[in-house]
Amino acid sequence: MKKTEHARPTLADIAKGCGVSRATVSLVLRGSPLPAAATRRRVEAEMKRQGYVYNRAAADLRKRHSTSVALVINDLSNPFFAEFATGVDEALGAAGYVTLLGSTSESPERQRGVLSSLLEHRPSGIILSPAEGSDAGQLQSLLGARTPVLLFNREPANTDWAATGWDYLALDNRRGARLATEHLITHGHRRIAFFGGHSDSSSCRERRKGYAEALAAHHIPMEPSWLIETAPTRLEAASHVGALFVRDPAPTAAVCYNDAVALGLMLGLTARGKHPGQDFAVPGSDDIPECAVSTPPLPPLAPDPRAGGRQAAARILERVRRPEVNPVRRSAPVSLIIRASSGGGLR
Amino acid sequence: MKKTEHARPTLADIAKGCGVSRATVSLVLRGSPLPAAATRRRVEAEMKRQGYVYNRAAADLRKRHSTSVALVINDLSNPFFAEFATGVDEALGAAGYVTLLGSTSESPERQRGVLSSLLEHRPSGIILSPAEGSDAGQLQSLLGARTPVLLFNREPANTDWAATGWDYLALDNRRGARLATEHLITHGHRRIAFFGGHSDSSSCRERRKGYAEALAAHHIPMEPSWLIETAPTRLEAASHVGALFVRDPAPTAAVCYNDAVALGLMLGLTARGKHPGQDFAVPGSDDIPECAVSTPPLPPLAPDPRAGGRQAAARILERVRRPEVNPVRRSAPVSLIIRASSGGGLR
DNA sequence: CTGAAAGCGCTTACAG
DNA sequence: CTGAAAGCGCTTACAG
Repeated sequence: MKKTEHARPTLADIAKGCGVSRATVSLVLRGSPLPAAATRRRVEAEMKRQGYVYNRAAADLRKRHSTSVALVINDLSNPFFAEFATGVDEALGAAGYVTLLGSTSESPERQRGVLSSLLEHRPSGIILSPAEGSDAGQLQSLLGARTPVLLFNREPANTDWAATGWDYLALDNRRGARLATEHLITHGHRRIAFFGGHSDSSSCRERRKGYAEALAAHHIPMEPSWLIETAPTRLEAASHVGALFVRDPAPTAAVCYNDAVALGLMLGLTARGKHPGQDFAVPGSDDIPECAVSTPPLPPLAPDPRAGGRQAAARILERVRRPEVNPVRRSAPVSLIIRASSGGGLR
Repeated sequence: MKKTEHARPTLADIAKGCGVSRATVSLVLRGSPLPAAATRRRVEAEMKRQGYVYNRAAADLRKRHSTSVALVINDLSNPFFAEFATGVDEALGAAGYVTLLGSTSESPERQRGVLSSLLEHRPSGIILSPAEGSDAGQLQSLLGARTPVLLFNREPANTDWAATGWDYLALDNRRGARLATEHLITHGHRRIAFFGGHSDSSSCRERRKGYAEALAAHHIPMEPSWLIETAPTRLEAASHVGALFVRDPAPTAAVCYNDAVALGLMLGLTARGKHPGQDFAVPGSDDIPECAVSTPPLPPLAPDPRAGGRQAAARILERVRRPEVNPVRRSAPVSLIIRASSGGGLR
C-alpha cells in the first residue's frame, strides 16, 4: 500500500482481473486466433476497464527486436531537412515504427554524442545526414555493422561503401542545377551567376558542376566572380545580393544554391528596388512548396525532399525486415542513388 | 553455434570476458565509485574490445523509468513548428533524453493513432500541439493522468485544466498582432487589412483580437471585408492577394497571420508589380529568421518559437524529475502561459 | 484452447 | 569492494 496505489496496469493485472493466464492475454493482445471469442472479449473489456497500455519496450526486449528508427539531420529548421524529415516520419509511422529524432547542427562532435545516445535505444535502422566534415572511419566504428544505415545528402570523405554496406540517398543536385541553368539560357540569358552556398559543401560543388556543364554546353564562358558564396540561409543570401552588381556588366539572372537562398535573393532584389522576374531572373533549386509562387515559375524538375524522405524510410524498413538483403559480410555495396532523371519517379 | 556467431555483446559477455560479475560491470557502467580503479579499467577495456553498447531500453525497464519524451506536432514542414521542434530536441538532447517524433497533419484521427503508438514506448513526458478540432475528453482518456503533458499553441475546446493538470504553452499571438498593427498605425497607415489564416483556428482568432484592439485604441473602424481568409501557407496566401484590391479604396498595409502568409503576400504583391515595403506595407507575425530581411523591418517583438521549444522541454523535464510538482491528484492546475510581454524573457 | 516456466538485458538490494 | 538472486513487463516454446 505504499507505491502500488496507482501503478500502471500490467499484463499480469489484466490476467488476474479476468481469471486467465498472462499467456492468454498476450495472445489476445497480438491478435492471435487461438483464444476463444468469449475469452477475447473478456480480456479486451478488462484492458479497457483498467486503462491498460502495451509496453512495447518490454515486448521488444523479449523479442530482441525494435520498432524505432533513428533520424539524424543537421538542422530541422532548414526547410529542406524539415521536408525530408516529414517524409521519413510519415512513412515510418505508417509502418508502425517510431522516429527517434536527433540533430547535429553540422557539428561532428555533436553528431558523435547524438548518435551514441540514440544507439543506446537500439533503433532498427539509422537514417543519417552526416555533418559537414564527418570522418567516415569514426562513423563506421560508432555505427557498427549490425544496424542498417542510410546516408542522406552527403558522402563523408573516404567512405568505403563496400566495407560499410551503407546505403546512400542523394537528391540529384547536379542535374537540377544544370536544368535550371539551361532554363535560363533558353530564355535568352547569357550572364548568369551562381548564387549562394559554400564551395566546401559537397552539395554546393555538385550544383556548381551542373551549372558549369550547362554553360559549357552552350559555349558560355564562366565568370569566376559570379560564383557568390554565402551561408545557405535566407538572411545571409539577402545580405550578399550586392555582390552581384559590383561589376559592369552585371549578371541578368542567377541559379541559386537552394530555395532559402533564392528567397533571400528575391527579398534582397526587392529591397534594392529591382523586380525579381522582371529585372532579374531567379529560379530556385529544391522543390519546396513556397517556391511554386516565385516569379518566374521554376523549372518543375528539382528533386522533392519529402518524397526522398519516404523513399529513405522505405529502404531502411526493407533492410530491417529482410536482413538477407544486407548480410553481415557482403561483397557488393547496397548503394542506391535516387536520381531525378528516373522519370520523376520520386513523386 | 547457430545464431550466437554475431550476437550483440551484453553485460554478461563483458563480465565473462574479464572475469567479474555482471553487477560489477553495471556499477562501472553507471560511474559508481565502488569498483576498484584497476577493475574499472579492465572492464572498460573489455567493453571497448567487444564493441559493447548499452541497452537503455532494458535498463529503463528495470528501473521503471524512461529517457524519452514524445513530441507531437501538426506539420514539421511548417517553419513555425520546425523551429519549435528544434528547440525541444536541443534541450531534450542536452539533458540526455531522446525525442520521439510524431506528426498529425492536423487530423484528430491521425493524432489518435500517433499518440497511442508513441505511448506504447512509455515516454516520460508528452509535448503536444493538438490538431485542430481535437476533443479534450478523448485526449484526456488517451493520455491518462500518469504522464506529464504540455500542450503547445492551441487549447482544445472545453479543456478542464484543473482536472487534467496539463501545462499549456502559447506564444502570445494576440499581443504580437496588436503590436504589429500599432507599428503600422504609427507609420501613418489607416487602411490596414488582416491577411491570412482561418477564423476557425484559435491562434488566428487570437491574432485578430490583437489587431482589432489596436484599431479600436486608435478609433479606426474595422472593415470586415479586409479580414481575408486563406490557408496558412505561402502558396495559398499568394493566390489570395487579389482579394485585397477588389474594393476602392484598398488597404495600404496588412497584418499577416504568420510568416508563411507574409512571404506569400510579398511574392503575390511582387507578381502584381507592386513593391512590398513601398507600395504596400507588410510586417510579419512570428520571429522566423528569414523575416529579418523583409521590408520594412518587422517590429522586433514577436515570439520566438525555438526558444518556446526549449522552454517546453525544460518544463516537461522539471515535472518528470520532480513528480511532487505534479501529484497524481491535484487541486490547482499547473498551467503556464509564456507571454512575450514578460520582458522578452523567452530569448 | 490455456497454464507454468524460462528468458530478453539490465539493476537492485543483500550477503559476504 | 564483489557475487548470487530476484525482478522489470513482456513472449515463447512446451505441456496439458
